[in-house]
Amino acid sequence: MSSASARKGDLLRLSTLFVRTLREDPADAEVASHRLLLRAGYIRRAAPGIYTWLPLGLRVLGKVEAIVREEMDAIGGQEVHFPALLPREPYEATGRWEEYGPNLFRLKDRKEADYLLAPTHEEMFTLLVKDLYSSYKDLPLTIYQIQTKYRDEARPRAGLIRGREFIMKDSYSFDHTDAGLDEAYQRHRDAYERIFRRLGLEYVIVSAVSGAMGGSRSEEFLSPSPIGEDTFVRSAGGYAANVEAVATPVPDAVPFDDAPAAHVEDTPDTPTIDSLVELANARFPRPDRPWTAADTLKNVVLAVTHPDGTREVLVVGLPGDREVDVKRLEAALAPAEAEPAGDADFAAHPELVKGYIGPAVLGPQGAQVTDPQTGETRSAVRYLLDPRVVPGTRWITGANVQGRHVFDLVAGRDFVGDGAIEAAEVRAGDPAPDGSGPLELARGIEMGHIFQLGRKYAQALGLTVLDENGKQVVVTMGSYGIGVTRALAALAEANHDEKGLAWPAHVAPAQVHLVATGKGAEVFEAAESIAQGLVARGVEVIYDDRPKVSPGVKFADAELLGVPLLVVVGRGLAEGVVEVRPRAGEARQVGVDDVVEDVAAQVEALLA
RNA sequence: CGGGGUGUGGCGCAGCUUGGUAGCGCAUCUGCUUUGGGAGCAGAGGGUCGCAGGUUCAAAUCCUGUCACCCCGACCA
Repeated sequence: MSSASARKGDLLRLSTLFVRTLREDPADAEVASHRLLLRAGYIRRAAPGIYTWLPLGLRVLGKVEAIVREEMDAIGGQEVHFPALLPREPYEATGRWEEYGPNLFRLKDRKEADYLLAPTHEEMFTLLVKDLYSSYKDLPLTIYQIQTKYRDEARPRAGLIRGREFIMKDSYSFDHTDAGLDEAYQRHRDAYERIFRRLGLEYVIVSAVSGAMGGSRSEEFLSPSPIGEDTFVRSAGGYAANVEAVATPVPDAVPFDDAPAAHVEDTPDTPTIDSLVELANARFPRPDRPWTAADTLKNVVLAVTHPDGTREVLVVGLPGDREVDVKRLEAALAPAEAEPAGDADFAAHPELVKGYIGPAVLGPQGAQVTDPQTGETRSAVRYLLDPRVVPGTRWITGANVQGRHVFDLVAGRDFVGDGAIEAAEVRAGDPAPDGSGPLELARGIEMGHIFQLGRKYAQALGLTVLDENGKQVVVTMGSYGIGVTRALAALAEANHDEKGLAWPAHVAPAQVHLVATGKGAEVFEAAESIAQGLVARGVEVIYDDRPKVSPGVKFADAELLGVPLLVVVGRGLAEGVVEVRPRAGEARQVGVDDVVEDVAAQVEALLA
């Protein structure tokens, strides 16, 4: 989709522009961008998560796309365009016809052949390069497209923030060396920074988890916003990361030579951490300070499904004051999927006493089994520990008997795990992994994602080139996306007030909103000549030339549409002045003969 | 998939409990007046009350089923 509809010197007359503003908020729009884009007549809903673009919206979209296009071209990207409607075969080859699941829009042609509406185009890019190139001399290569993508999201939300149809810029780099991939990645990273700066969007770059994709490096560009769907953390010292990617700093081991021996105590009716802490303080108080949830070791039983379909029960041990963060857990276990263990899982492991599970039956302490395939011995119930559970830390934890817990159980002395896992929630105030201070939690809208794909797709689809030695090598790829429609929504989120939108000049549908108000032909004649003067200087103008609309309506519409400069021709005309004011600023009186020059200069400054 | 909510003109809503002429505001159209902050008066057009079945003399309203949409959560290269 290409929507470069805005041209320098366009004049949009509100009397004929295809737009209708709404006085009231649409009932089903919650977030500001959705509400205001609908009210101001930029978009209309066509189906859940699918929107029609009206002229004003298309102009903004075209400007966002133009900036993206310029910066992609500047790093040597070459634009191509794939169909959105694709046959099944390429996705079959990489397994994604199945793997993508219900989020894939599938359809059949008249011959009952399977097609899909592309959610992303890795396969097509890879195959196209395979089709045309076969030598390392052809590389490096970066190609990109700006395309409509389709994902049958379980729950579209917040208008353009998460749609089922959306526009994405996706680019791919192709190299035959890892160093080349690193370079391409860095060029994209730099280009993305320029793009978001030019868009006037605040952004943070967070390291992300590449997960099942198997890439080595991956970062997201987030626009901080309370309505964002991604939680990220940042420190005053400049660390930023997606919560999934936060590594817990490992505390130093604690000496435990003088630690008391572990002892089992009766703790009836304490299946939860809270009830255990309460009872411990009542029955087994310690002299220096009360017990807290952080003194307990919570053992969470999970059922993990591996990609080959096998199901494994495993236990994660973490400080009792922390919850398991499902997203972090799944990122840590990927590509396996985890869910809380069910009754059947407990039935299969009678040694796990719900509410009183302890290390004695877990991991290396518990039963061992021999893997029939590899012949290796491993724990029957794998036991993965939070990184904070370092040798020497002392815990109250389950004694594997109903109504009993063990106290002073020392990690490294009394038990060990099968490894560490990042599954505990990250909390505000936790230390940053790079030592740059405490973390704060924030929300953001994911606008861009860059990552080093590596050789997965090239391998699966047979994209190889001959290298300097005449040997076939698999090409290594990077994949880089920007959600264009989502960036537009993020812009609306970041640039509005209670009255309406307030676009940065570079993406506004026009630079000037000219209002003629008052009776008599003079104001309209004067406004018309100002409009023509501005247009002649290349300024894009929305001209409210509606003859029988009251001033209040015109001002309200101007504020709703959100163009940077408002010019009012009205009662001042008798004294030879018109009013010029920024979308959210003070009005200035300017002589009617000087106004074109004055405003054109301001516009030039805004676009500089 | 779980929880909550809503379906009545283009938009926002009332009416439903207690069955009886389908209403209000905005928007639209006509005329006159009005023109610096969402104008006034007079008139007009526009609705299968989500859908299907049932109860009833009579259903927007009661019953059953079903569909859709919205919000929260789960999910989301």
